[in-house]
Amino acid sequence: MRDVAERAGVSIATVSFVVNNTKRVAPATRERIEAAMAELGFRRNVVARALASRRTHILAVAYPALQHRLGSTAMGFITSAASAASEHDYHLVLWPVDNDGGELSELMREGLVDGIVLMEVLLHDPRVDTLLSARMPFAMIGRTADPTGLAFVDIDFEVTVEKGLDHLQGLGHREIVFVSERPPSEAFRAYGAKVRAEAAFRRSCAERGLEPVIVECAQNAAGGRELAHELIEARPRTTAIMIMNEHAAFGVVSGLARRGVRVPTDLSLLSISTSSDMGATSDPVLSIMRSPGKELGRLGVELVIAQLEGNEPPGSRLLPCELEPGESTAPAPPSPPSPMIMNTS
Amino acid sequence: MRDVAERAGVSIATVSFVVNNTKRVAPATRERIEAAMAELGFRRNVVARALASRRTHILAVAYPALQHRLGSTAMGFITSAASAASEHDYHLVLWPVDNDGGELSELMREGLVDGIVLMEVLLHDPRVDTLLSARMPFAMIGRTADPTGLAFVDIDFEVTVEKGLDHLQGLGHREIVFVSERPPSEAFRAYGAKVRAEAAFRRSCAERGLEPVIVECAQNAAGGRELAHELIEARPRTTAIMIMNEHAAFGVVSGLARRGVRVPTDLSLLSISTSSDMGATSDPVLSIMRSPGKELGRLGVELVIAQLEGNEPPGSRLLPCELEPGESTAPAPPSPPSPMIMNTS
DNA sequence: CTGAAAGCGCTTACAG
DNA sequence: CTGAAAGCGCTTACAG
Repeated sequence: MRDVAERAGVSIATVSFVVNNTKRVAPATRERIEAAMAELGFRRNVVARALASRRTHILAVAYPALQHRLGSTAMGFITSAASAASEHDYHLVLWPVDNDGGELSELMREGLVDGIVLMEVLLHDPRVDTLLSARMPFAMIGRTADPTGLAFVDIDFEVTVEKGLDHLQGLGHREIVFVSERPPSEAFRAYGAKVRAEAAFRRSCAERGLEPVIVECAQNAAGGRELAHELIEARPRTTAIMIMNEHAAFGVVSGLARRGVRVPTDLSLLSISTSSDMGATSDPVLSIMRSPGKELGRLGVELVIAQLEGNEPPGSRLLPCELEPGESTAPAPPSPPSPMIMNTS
Repeated sequence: MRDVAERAGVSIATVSFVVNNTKRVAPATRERIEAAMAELGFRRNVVARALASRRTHILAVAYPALQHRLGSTAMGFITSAASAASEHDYHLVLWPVDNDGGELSELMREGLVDGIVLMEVLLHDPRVDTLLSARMPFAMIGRTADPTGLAFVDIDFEVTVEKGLDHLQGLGHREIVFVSERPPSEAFRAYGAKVRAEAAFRRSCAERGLEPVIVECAQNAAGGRELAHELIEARPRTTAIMIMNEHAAFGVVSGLARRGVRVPTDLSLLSISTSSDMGATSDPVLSIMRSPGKELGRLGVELVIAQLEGNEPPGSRLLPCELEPGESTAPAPPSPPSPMIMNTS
């Protein structure tokens, strides 16, 4: 910067003003400085800027990588967050950080980051307390039990489940089972997404006069296969499954196939809160409720940046998943005459 | 740090020496300083350290996110790289960076990172030239056409393909097709992994007296399905497939199933350079050659750090994928009497 | 509209 | 074994 100043015949302060566009500078001066910068290939040192301005322009995504694997949905989130950050002149760091808040607290005090995006938020998340008491700006992807006053973006599970049920009911399904994920650890039993989706399913079924059947299975193909077999035994009249368990969906399809139950002819499958990628990897291509991962990533970053720059914050938001019909949902098969139907006819 | 120095009754220089363990300090003094640090909850400011020491202790993973999607294999790589970095007191930044080197060059001159890990390396990768001419320490995951003198870790495709063919031939297969990935763009035609795996297959088949059939398909289930159908028409005597195309493997299985070809009874499928995760998501669970993603991530980071700390570098390495038998490979079905067999019997 | 100067919180020769 | 001091490359009141 000193070189640039010398070459342009000004002080380094003035150079700083044009680099940051932070003060009026005479057009002629500005031009000379810009020319000098171009000739020297100047780029301001972000470390020095960080120390002087007390802003590193680095944001961290805290992800409990050890406790929760990073699926393709979460991945889409992170890359979109990184682009959003970069558009606003911020960098994004990935922090594989423990769930308990202790590690997070140490990292924060190093002064490397200006703000934090929290993923995989639990209903009572110790990391939130850590961040609050350190007065570290942050945004959650997901939300705690009571997120009042906190910045967050999350999936609108109420609307998502509602739309999903509309789709299935519109196809004539009435025996619908919700497949949730078996928590990989005790902590994840209170994982916000899981709890909220199940609650939404329960409520929406009640309103529709449907029986709210909810089952869990492990987060892999074997778990899905097992579940499929159990379901055929225990609830043979089921005609549709709504599943929120990306990694088990394949297993469900193939488990059904092994027992001669065809998707979607005999049974429809709707995978919610997932990525197109994941749906397209299946055969038949899954009908999905697409998780707004890209939007969540962008908004999460923008919520943090707004706090940092003192702009009016965009406000916390809930985004629904959008229906992306695939090949795994179809009209319900004609139901065999049930006792009830015979009574009323 | 000034507070710590005051409380311990020493100069900030001495505090710095114990924080960094960089100079002999009298045990008594050290103890007093450590006590003061604990009481004050001191953590050194990494930004100030970076500016003073001219080392940020930040490493970047440059990933062409726009051109190549981040699958579960690449993800495992990044999380393991992040842990390795963190063990060595480094941070890891994810840089979704363009393939052409221009963006990389700008980011480097900001002075944020000490070193770079390059992923998805092309045979003639412009980013390598950028890094070399900037004298930026880096390591490649993968390698250019001639990686002499460069730091890299890569999969040993020769050994991997060899082992894979051993497995299949050991099961009696002789009509083996290699399924490669259709490059998403022209640049990726010279993607190191693809080119090397195909070459290894060709060479190894020649040695074994097998016909080296190589086909390509798009990187998704639809591509795999399509390919399965074509294969049944064009090469009905195929009894085994070796595939290096994670996202298409499912499609191949289901495409075969639709035509009544069962895996592995009628046809074996071995997916190479992939993750257990990916294999387990399929049904049948795929037999795979597991990509050493975790080891590559760790080694890549350590190669960069060794350069930075001036240690004897670990040396570039090639790691083979390991066979992880699943349910998708089985003995070759008894071949129908072919003209050749009849002649020789 | 521009500049001189203090300061961000450390590290690191250098001196003692 | 310890300390005083310069300096890392910027930003930012403050003065003019």
